[in-house]
Amino acid sequence: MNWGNILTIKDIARLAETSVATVSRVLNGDPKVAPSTREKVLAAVKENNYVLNVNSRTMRTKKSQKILVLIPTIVNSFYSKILQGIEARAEENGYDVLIAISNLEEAREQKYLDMLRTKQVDGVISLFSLLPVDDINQLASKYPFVQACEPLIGSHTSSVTVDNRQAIYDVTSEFIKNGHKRIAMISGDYYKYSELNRERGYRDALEDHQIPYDSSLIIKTFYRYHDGSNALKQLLTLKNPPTAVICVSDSLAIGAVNEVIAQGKTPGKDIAIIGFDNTSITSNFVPSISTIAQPRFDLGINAFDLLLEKLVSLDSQIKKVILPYEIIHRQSTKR
Amino acid sequence: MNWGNILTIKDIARLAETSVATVSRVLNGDPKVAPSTREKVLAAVKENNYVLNVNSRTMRTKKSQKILVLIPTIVNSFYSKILQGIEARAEENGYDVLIAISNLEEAREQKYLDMLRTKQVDGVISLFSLLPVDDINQLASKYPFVQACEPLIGSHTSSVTVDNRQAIYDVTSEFIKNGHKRIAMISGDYYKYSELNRERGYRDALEDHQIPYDSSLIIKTFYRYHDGSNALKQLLTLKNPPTAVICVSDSLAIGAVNEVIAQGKTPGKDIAIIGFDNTSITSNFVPSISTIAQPRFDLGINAFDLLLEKLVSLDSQIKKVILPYEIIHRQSTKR
DNA sequence: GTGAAAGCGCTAACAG
DNA sequence: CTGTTAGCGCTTTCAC
Repeated sequence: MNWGNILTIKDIARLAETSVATVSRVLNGDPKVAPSTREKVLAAVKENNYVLNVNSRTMRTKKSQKILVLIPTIVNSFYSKILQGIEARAEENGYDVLIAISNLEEAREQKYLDMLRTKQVDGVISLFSLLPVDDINQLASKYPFVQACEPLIGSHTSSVTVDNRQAIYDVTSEFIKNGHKRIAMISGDYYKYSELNRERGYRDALEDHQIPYDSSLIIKTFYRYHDGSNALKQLLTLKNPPTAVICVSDSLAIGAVNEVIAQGKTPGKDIAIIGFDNTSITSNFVPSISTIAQPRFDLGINAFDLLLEKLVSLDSQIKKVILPYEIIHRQSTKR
Repeated sequence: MNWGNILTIKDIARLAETSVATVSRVLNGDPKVAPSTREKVLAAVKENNYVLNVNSRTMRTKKSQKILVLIPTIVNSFYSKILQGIEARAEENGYDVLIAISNLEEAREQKYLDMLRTKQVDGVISLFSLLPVDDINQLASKYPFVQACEPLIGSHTSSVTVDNRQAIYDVTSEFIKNGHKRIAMISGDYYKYSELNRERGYRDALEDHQIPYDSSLIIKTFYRYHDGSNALKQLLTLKNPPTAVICVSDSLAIGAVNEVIAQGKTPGKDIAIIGFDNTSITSNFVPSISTIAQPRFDLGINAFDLLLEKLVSLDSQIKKVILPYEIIHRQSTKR
């Protein structure tokens, strides 16, 4: 490998005994360059391991051929496969992918989104936003911008998600059919889009099966393991405790399962527990955790494809893509 | 928020009734600008929500004020705190942090490291490298480059790590003092630096306590949960199976613990198991998993500080920083 | 097919 | 303290 001196297009022109314009043409695949000239240029490029200065090109063309993926946090392994999907398609289409972590801080999100205005990236895929929806809508009207997994409610942007409402509707209905009458939900108070849709699915299912909604059965908390434990503890103090618990994340489900065990009960047998996301730990936990799987790689694929449409034409139609999910039953829901 | 039209320094100069040079001075905090002029400029900047074109500045100064953090994969939540440490210091020092994932593919690593040559980033912190050490050394001699956690063996770069050898030496010695005579190790065959140092610590401890080394007690495998399970299964088929098992990652330890349980034995009581990294699942697993904690945030802090020294002067001294670790005993090592 | 030259938005002499 | 200007490395007319 040669991390050597940086040559400019001018140097290559001199070495290939031609002009910078021609070198630029070769570099950009312009067909109307004589084969012999092209070869000389390519030879000089190769021999000197020349790489063009992307900043200069960006400055001139106003296109960086880079996109930014904005993720809220890296702790959740949920994002890795999505990123792989995005990167796969990006690569196919000649885009580099940069990743930034907002850390759930609005100022950081702002800063990174400003990379659009300053032409450092051509588009953004946001996996979670803290900004007001009006700001996001305005941004999306001026720059290629799509949301994945957690679009802001009311946002006018292309987005790809799983059918959160239906997933929980199905799980709740299943529980009901299996005889459960007291079904609880441990939800969050952060990722509004998914949370509210999932809660909606839960309530719709109850309603459709004539089971009265009991607000003491729905707990809004954070997403850490012990939040799941605490929530379950609280649920078990009810005079009429639940026999099934739906959690909006695997971490909550794990916490809940731990608490069930701590109380000397058996997950699945005594209380059914299901999580969301199918993170790898769920199949390796003892007992294994039932969960709802999202097609993560496909979420990434679709996110990039939606962005590409915007990259090609900002006026292209806004699309809301909904992908299927899969309910996976493991020990924590088996009698 | 205003994602509005992009003005140039020239526009601001016109609006503030001054020259581009002066605007540039204000923007760069040059003290020799009349307060009144400065105010006019700042007012124009603010009113129009001006942001300067970073590409242009980079092109001119050859400094992007950005650094790249290269991580092998995002699945391991181990990296999140390190990133936070890096970002904290970077922000203090006026650097933006970009993240790229090599996915353990050499070509991708190459591509991202080329961002140094093309002046897209001023420096790189690498958390794992696949390239030959000679290439890395050469790169590091020409650009600010530091390694964290997993420096290549024989690399001539600044780096920050935990004392991997000593950590495992201590754990092994503890086990021996507690009466264990058959101590196994489940290691990997990828992250050479940490793996080899940890294996070294293991062997040194055995030697110092006059316990013969038995090669059937050390298994090299991958890092998935089930690799830990399989390794433990194999160990338990030995005529003289181990009573304590040291794993080089928490995922392996969890897999091992699962296998112990699957065989009807009790982790801690029947077989002691310890992992490495203190990822958050370890304290939330049942049984809780003993592990060795690395000061992740500090690893990040130190990584950036080392990079900054190189950023300031490429000729600055190369430093190998070693940080302390902490052995955390939980149920999986308690009798 | 090819080259000369303008210019992207900025910074840094340099001159005043 | 301030303005003029050259030029960073590239792409892109426009001529030839």
